[in-house]
Amino acid sequence: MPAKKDEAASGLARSIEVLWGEPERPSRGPKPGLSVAGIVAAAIAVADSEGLGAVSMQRVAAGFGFTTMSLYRYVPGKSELLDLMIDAAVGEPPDLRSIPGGWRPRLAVWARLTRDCFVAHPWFMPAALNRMMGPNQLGWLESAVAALAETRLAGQELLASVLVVNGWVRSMAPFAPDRTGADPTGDWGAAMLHQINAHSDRFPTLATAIGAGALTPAGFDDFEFGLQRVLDGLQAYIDSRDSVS
Amino acid sequence: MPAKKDEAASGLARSIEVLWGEPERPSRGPKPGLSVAGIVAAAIAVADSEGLGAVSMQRVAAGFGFTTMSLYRYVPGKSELLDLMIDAAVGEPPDLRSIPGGWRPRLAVWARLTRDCFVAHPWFMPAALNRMMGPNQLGWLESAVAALAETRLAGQELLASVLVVNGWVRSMAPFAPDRTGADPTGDWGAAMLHQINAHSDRFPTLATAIGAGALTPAGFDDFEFGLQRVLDGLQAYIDSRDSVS
DNA sequence: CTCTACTGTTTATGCCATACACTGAATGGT
DNA sequence: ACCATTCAGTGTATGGCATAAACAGTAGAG
Repeated sequence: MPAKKDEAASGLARSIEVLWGEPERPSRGPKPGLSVAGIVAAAIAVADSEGLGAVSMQRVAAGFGFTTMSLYRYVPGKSELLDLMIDAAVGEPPDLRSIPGGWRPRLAVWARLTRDCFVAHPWFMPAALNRMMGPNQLGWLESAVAALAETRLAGQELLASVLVVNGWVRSMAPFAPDRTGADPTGDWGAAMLHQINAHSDRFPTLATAIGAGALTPAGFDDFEFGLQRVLDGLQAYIDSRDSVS
Repeated sequence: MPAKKDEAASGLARSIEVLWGEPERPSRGPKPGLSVAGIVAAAIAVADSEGLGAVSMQRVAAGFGFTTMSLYRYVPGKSELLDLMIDAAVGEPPDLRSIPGGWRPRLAVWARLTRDCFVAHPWFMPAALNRMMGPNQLGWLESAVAALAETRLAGQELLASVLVVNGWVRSMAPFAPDRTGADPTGDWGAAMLHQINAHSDRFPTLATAIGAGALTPAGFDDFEFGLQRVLDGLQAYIDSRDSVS
């Protein structure tokens, strides 16, 4: 059944072309009334305000007063539009070199900037999962790896270390407050708390921990707590590598 | 615009009912030819073998030789079916109490078991994102938190610590080899490596790190590497808390 | 035995992505 | 200046999807 494989491969090729290919404008024919960048921006706006599920070709095209099919003159399909949305949403990678103090504060800033992206675009995580990284996304990865270049980490250790930090950021993404200040977990957060308490026999430690939440210092910042733990873990390894030399 | 809110709220109520309500079988009428558990298992089988996108009401019902609409006698809708799939896929939470050595080896085992779930059900991560946790999923959380009960962590620190470990597992999920041994990243993994090398001017550190990948010890296990870093970070904090007492 | 709650099916609606064929505009070669 | 080519945007059609609504048959309760 080569059909499916071909289809997947051509889909991949289309993504690569859209993400990495340089646009060549034709010299003939009418002038385009739209642009790829404009379409992507409009799609991002829809996703930001109404969620990823609201992003349909019709919805995006209607924002311009164009027909659905007009978008296909600019983008091969919805999947590729999503690829472009993702890479546009991350934006230009940050330059961390001016941050003093070595790899640790740099990675910390990187983590917070990454979190900012997740906060600004709550649809990002689900959309970017299991998808090819575009130029901007790879640029962010480069930034983080570059921050660790001063250490003796190398090869897969470098990538794995960045992934540890990134993993924490991604973990906290669903809990990050969005711009509206509304409970980002929607309503199910409270519902889960209720179920935990209603079944405290099945979840005794959990129920206790939640009940004890009030005891935690009021200003407790989960994100910073976990970030420092993760950086501590990396630092212990980096220090041990240094002392071995 | 209360319609949307009502809709969301009722959707939440339906999820809660399906996940936490106890099934009451009616005494009248014909005997059911299907069961919720069977439907959920069939849906999981479809998702495991053909991906989450292949899970449609029609596809699942066809597996039984029933019509699409028959499923709606057992499950309120697709969203709730997904809720059930997720909680069934995680399965019964593990009992870590018999594992010697304290919280650290217990959390390590918990992390590996969690990873096993992601490997067995590659659709799990995307599906479970931003969704309510069911009884089994909360049970797993309880297991992990219970493993940390021997420490002096409390309240949000407990949950955040578990989340740090969980974040790492989730980070590695896309890279875990599946049962077929095929490259889990599909084909885009290789494509990304190619782009990194093709644009090594934009991603110098990255290109170097990947090129140096061959220098990394052959048996390097990214998952275990990151897991130990994360546990190191937690341990440092736990030890510091202990010594303060 | 009949009523009624229940099961499974049929049919229909509306949204979605997208293939295909078409109209009309602008440009390069002549 | 002409005209063939190339491109932009549209209209129409197809097939898949979730799911609402109405319906037919079944089996236990009274």
